[in-house]
Amino acid sequence: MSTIKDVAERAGVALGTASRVLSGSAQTSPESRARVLAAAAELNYVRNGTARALRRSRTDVLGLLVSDIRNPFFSELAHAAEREAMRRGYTVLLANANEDAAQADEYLRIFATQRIDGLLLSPQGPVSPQLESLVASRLPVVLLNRSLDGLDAPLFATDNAQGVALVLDWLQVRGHTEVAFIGGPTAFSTAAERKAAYLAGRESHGISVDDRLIDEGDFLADGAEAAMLRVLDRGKRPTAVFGVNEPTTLGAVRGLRRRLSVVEAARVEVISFDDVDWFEFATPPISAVRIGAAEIGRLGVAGLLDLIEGRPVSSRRVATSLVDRALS
Amino acid sequence: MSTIKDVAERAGVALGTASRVLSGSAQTSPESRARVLAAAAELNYVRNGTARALRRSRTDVLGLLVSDIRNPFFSELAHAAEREAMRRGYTVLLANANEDAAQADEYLRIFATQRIDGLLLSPQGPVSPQLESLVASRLPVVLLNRSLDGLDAPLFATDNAQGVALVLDWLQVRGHTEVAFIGGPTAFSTAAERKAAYLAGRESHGISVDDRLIDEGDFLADGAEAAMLRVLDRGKRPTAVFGVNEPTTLGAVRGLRRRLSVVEAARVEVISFDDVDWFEFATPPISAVRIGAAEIGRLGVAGLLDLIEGRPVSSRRVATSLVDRALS
DNA sequence: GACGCTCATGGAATCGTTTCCATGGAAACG
DNA sequence: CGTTTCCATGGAAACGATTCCATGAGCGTC
Repeated sequence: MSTIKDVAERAGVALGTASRVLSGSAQTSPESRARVLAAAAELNYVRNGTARALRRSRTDVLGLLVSDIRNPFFSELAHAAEREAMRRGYTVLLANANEDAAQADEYLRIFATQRIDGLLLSPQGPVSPQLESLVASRLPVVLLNRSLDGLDAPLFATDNAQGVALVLDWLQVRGHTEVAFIGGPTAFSTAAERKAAYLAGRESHGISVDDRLIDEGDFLADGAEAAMLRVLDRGKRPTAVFGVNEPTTLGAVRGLRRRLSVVEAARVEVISFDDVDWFEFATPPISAVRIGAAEIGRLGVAGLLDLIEGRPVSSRRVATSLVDRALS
Repeated sequence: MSTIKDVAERAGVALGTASRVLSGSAQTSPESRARVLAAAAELNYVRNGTARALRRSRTDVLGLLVSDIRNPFFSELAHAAEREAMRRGYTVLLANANEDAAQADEYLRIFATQRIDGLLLSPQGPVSPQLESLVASRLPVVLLNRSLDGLDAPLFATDNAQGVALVLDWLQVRGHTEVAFIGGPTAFSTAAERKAAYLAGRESHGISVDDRLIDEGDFLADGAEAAMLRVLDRGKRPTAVFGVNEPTTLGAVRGLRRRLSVVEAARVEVISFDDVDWFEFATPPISAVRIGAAEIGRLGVAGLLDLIEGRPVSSRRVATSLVDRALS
């Protein structure tokens, strides 16, 4: 593989000149410019990113650590973040914590040795020592989706209160009073915020305040199914169910089907925080709050670049919209 | 941020010795070993990966280029590949072509400057110049899922013929003779193989050979919906539909619902190549061939590392299994 | 007791860039 | 015409690791 030295020799200029042409870092005469570019093309020159990063002590790489890449919310977010970063000349190193704090730490270590220029973090749990040392080394960090106690970084997240308000309005319009709420682990700020907003608003929307209708799982299908079963086993027969993210909704529907007859289950309306394609095929179709995962990804990258380049950054909440699939 | 030189000074040894301890590349005395490790811990030393990569001219990074990270098949594959790579001491740089050849090329360029040690490729289209130059530079490459004319690289893919055989058997057992086949672009080897296997086997499985039942889309929901509508508009009333990947199946179901009454549509059985969770909630539930996306990812990484380390590698097909959700 | 061998270590070269500094020539200005 | 200014360029240092080479200590053997 040819180096910049080869290019310079072939072009008949000094090595420094070739570098200046190829990186565009300083003015060069049209003459040497042309010769260097020609030589580079002939030799099929590809810049060595590792050498460049070493010398400049920056890599133009951003680290993105997500909870679970197989969750559509995160894969869409990652996709959007990647595109935005690329548009701005950065590469994204994507890491998948798989909802596991130990694995998250492992990736943070890799990020550190790879010398990323900034970190987009969707946290798994509390601040780890590994994360602390990254922050201590003055690495720019932004948080996605979930906030994190003890870490003062800009947050780009869903407007949970606004989204829950949409759900409450929908429930009220459709005349539901017996509504089951299947939440997530309140250790996560997302779950906590959604639950708080729901509890605060239910009474004013004519919804029963019976807490036997409230339960929570683990943000995954199995835990949510168990929670749904607990609600039903308390003798409650809700006319609607609110699932607090997509896997939770999936689990809740499984729970309904398991305890109730097909006819009974088909009479329960379901609404979800976080929308996916297949909701239209459920019986009855499931309505949902659509989260702007892509926009969170884009805003996160933009915010991180601002941080890197020393501009002021403030947290942003992204508004949601309602996808109403109710039949009548 | 501290360097290996700082560590060496603090430990009172030469820079070379510190390197030998920290990289474990040569024997060192227990004494200096202990002192270096202690110094490294005290200084919070993190190896500079860019310097290391420059000197060793290898990065321990693998490039993974997928068609669409939002497709569950690829996100599961990517996840598994990443885990396997990490287990073997490599990092994965994930790139998302977004079903776009130009973007794929852009990422191949980035891979080249980042000096990846090997490439896992799920191709978008024909061999591009960019890809050609990577191959010419002797970069180890393995193909995932789709083969590629003109590129001689090991392929790790689904056993399409075996999967289609499962579908044919299922259709026969359930007594279907009028079966609509919604395929994909035959420029992709996956689509071509599945179609060929279906056409070859249908007659012996008692399925009508009327080609008005056959159509194809673009592997995405919208194209498949259009294809489904064309079949119906030719006056065919299939009792079963075979969708050749997940988005295709989704589109086909949409097509059915659009042309037929709810009752009629609910009478059509659907079977899909590639399984996802929500199929259990469709009416009637959708059966599917389950592809071992995770295994393809793992095998791909293992094969690529074999290639990198000079061991012989041969292509592998991964067997599928049937998830039968038929009600009766 | 001399010789040879092993083995840990110090010191220096090296990887491929970017960037600093000095230089020389051309242009600009009085 | 002489002096200053500007600008493109050549050459070399620097980034932070790995690795080669030479050296010297320690040890076993004849």
